[in-house]
Amino acid sequence: MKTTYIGAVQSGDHDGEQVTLKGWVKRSRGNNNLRFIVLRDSTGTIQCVVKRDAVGDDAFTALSEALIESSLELVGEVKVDERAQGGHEIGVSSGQVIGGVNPERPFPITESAMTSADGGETEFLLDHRHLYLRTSRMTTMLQIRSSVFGAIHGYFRDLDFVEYQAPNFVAGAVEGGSTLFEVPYFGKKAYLTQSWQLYAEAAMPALERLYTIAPSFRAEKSRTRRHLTEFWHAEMELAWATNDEIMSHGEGVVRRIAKTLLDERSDELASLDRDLDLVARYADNPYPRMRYDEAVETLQGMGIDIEWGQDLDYSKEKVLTADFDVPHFLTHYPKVAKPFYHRVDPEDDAYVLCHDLLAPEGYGEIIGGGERTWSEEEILARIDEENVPREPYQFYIDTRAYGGVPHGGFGLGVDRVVSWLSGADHIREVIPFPRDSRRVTP
RNA sequence: GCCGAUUUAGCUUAGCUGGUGGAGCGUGGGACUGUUAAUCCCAAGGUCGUGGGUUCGAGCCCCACAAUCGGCGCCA
Repeated sequence: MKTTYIGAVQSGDHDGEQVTLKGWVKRSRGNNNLRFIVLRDSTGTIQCVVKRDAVGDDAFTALSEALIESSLELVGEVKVDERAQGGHEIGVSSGQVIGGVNPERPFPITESAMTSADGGETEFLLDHRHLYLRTSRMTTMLQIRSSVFGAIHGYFRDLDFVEYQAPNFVAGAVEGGSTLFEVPYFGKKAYLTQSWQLYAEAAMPALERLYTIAPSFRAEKSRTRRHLTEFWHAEMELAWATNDEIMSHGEGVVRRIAKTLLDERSDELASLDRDLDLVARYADNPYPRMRYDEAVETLQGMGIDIEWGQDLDYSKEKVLTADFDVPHFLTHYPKVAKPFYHRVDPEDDAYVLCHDLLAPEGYGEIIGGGERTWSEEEILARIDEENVPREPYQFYIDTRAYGGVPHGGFGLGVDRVVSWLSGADHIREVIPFPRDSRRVTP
């Protein structure tokens, strides 16, 4: 294994010491007697100075011929030097190529491919995703992503939620059936899960507080910067909870994520030109709550063509959130716009007790949740009312027959949150191997 | 599914009113003892997405198809 990381060297932890560095060539330039190799590892980059006099002819030739992304092991002294980026460089005394690169097949991700992408994603970069991952932009995104996942786990575990796993092969839909991925299953049909929710509700009477982070699959032919067919879904379910209490947790976990990124990934966010003041605003301020009716009135006041009872599509969301400086909850949607598992508002049965959390800056919906229809009579009535077949949901109905209690939960689109908080142009930028309706490779 | 756009070297692209396709990066060769996306000189690398059509002549005009990108519906 290796014991010295470039980040530590650049931090000044090894000044004057003899170190062994292991990494990959990011850039290389020089002449017949002197060569500058910018070495990269997972923690940073550093300039390594190779002199023919110091390492001998054979090593000098081998190191000089190492193309971009060759892996090297270099031994040398750490020197403080203002001429080097980062303020430190390595005076190489010996070194070798560990894994070379064939000049006939040089590393395909060139400077031109990177700069023209400019945050967007070209077909070429998507086709070479396995190699694009090691560029600084993708590495940074993956580090930010890791902190987001960690923050979600931290939020729920601090509150004694139990992490709980649902199956990924399922027999029925949560959302509309048209977006299910069908898979052959020993002569029968199965589907890839769209949500952990129905199976979480089965465990709710056992665990009371539960959460997960798991992939969900939706066969939507959506071609937008907010959609993937396979996305990471953070979901929670809480017994005895009201819509307001569920929203408080939604706000809590999103603010925790923003705070964690400021604590752990400020440098990475800054390297992506993300405005840290914006992220701080999302961490420090409460998220207002607005009823659906108020949103519709606001939109109508702006001259937008919308009728009561319509769901709010992205074009409406975009207009509505344009003036928001923090995420806003939208609550109490009309019953006709939502599926059967949303609980009808006892105070007015035209509405359901639900909420969406809309992120600002045009990123749109990041959370959907609410109270569940919890009594057996009501769930049967709602299923029949929407002409949903009872049979695939019998296990779900059963859970209401034995001591049903008020409860609720939400689902958070983790990739969408990463995309929003990192300021990405496209959700594809924040997941290592994005899947959409036209791409399952590499 | 609908709407719009794009397709020229490994990558990124220029290409005029239709008249023998240029460049940068990368790769190979050469020069240079402190470079910062090093610089300078040289070389190789193209059936211009595919198939038709118009024309004396098509990268450019027309038709079809394909792939890709962007947007929308749907949603997290």
